[in-house]
Amino acid sequence: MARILITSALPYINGIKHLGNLVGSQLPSDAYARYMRARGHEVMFICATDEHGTPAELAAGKAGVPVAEYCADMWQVQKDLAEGFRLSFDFFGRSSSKRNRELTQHLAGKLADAGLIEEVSEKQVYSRADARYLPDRYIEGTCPNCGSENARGDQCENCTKQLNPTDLINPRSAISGSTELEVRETKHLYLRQSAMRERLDKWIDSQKGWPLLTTSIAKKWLHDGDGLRDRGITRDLDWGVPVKRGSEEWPGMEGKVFYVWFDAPIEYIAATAEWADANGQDDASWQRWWREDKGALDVHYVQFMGKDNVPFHTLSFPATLMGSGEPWKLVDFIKSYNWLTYEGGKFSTSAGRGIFMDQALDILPSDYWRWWLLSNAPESSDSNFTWESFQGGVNKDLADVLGNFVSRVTKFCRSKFGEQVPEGGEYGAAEAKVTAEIAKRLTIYQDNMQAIELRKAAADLRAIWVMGNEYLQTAAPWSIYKQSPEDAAAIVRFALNLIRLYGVLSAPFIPDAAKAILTAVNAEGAGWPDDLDLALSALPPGHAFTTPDVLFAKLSDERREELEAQFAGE
RNA sequence: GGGCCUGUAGCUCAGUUGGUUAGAGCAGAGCGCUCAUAACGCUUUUGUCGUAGGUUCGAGUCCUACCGGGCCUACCA
Repeated sequence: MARILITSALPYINGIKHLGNLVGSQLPSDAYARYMRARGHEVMFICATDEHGTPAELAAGKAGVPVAEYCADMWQVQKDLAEGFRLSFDFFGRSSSKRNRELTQHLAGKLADAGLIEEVSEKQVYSRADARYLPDRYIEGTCPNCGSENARGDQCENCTKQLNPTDLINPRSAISGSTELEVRETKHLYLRQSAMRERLDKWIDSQKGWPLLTTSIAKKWLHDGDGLRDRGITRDLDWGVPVKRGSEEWPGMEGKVFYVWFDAPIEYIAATAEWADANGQDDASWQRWWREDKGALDVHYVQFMGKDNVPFHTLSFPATLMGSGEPWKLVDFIKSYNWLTYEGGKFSTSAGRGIFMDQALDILPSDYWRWWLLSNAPESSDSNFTWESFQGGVNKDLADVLGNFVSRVTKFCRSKFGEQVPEGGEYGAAEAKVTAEIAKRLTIYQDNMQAIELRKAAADLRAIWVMGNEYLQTAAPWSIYKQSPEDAAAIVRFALNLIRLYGVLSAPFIPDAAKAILTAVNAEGAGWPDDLDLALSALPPGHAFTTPDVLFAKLSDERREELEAQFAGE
């Protein structure tokens, strides 16, 4: 039994996430967490909302509520949606928590002690109308290069040229449209990542088997141009972790906060402390996951994220932890995902394009989404959501292959033997053959789950479901019954045990259906089939069951067309 | 501009360190079964593995060039 720490990238607070966000971190991390728990490992699975930064302030302003209130509300919304998708976090925290504030300030202090923080004076654009400093991207104007009038301060979207805000002609605030902008001198703290480049480089090199996507992005940042650059870790904002050096004031930094990207990953740790607090546990209970001097040496730590998050998780956050000089647990494996596209285009929060988590749950139960998203996860490249593919996938895999198998077995049994596992006959060569085939495929399934190749694992799981139908077709208990009810009984008994097995194996992907299956066969506590022969005779003759309702109703063509039209976008 | 990834059956993808007749699911065709959500099972068609060269006894797998698709490029998170 191992101890496995799992974190999912923190969803940003400013609204409900779409399915692309979901499949990029939370969903795969949940499947992995569920699998590892099922295998008997001790798991700590952490997520939280990422609440700081300009977009949160603006979203709150738009909603007409104070930002703290806005975040509290949205945290609840996101937490409820996470539960709706059956994301089994041990704790769902908030980056605005007291724990994170203190830990962020603490780590900044340690980094300063280690000489890894530098004060830099720089010029920032201030908008008087908005009464705030504007991030580059919130300044718009005319592109000096191509003349587009909607260029942003960081880049012109029309000609893709990189810009500085001061390059723009007729700059204006993207928030208010105000042209009352001025350049002000302001001081900020920089994390001296450049000083840790070699250490980070060696650390990355020492990692075995990381996805290509992960290491190639990290290497690019480490070696591009002059190499890893220092990074500003403070901002002139109201909403965030106030800049302090440990518990002390930081002279010159009054009124400033840490940059969200500095405090957000720290929340992985802080949220584990929040978990301890919420459960009345002491500090040692969370430190044993995070401090190598306090028991975390044997922890295996896996992070899940979209590819946009990779630089922060491979470089900035490790630099923060390493640089602190304290023995914090560093990540052991980073699983990164590509994008999910929607009908060939981008999911877009701002344009409202695609399917959002709340809408998805209004349409169909979470298992449908979980199955399609995980079995089509963008693991090796971007993948594309289409309603046609979704309909085909869930109807075929869930309704026909799995759902119908459960249905045909339980209904046949009920009509011939009643709602209990029938007695009589014995397993023979056919059952031994199927058991051997399943054992073989189960090993592959387990290997793929272990390696977090979820798309492949889903295919393995499906193949194991198919074996049930193949078996039934060959064994044909409906024919055998006419000559020998005893022999038919053995077949049905074996098939009912297959159903129980499927309930156990399917739980990481479709937890609700898995539970419904196990409840139907009256085997809620069923554990992982470490011994397959044993597992396939776990339900003894006479064991009562109930014939379940249709596990997965099909998505009709009419309904699919309706949904396609509904989500066609504006 | 620079860097990275990618192009394999109609569709979505798998193809270990280069090694005999290139695989899966879906879709299509045929047959079978009738327990079941008209579900299931079996059989089966289709590929110049983006293009052109090169290395090799041998390349989907390595190299080069070109063509197509995508991503990143550090102040959105």
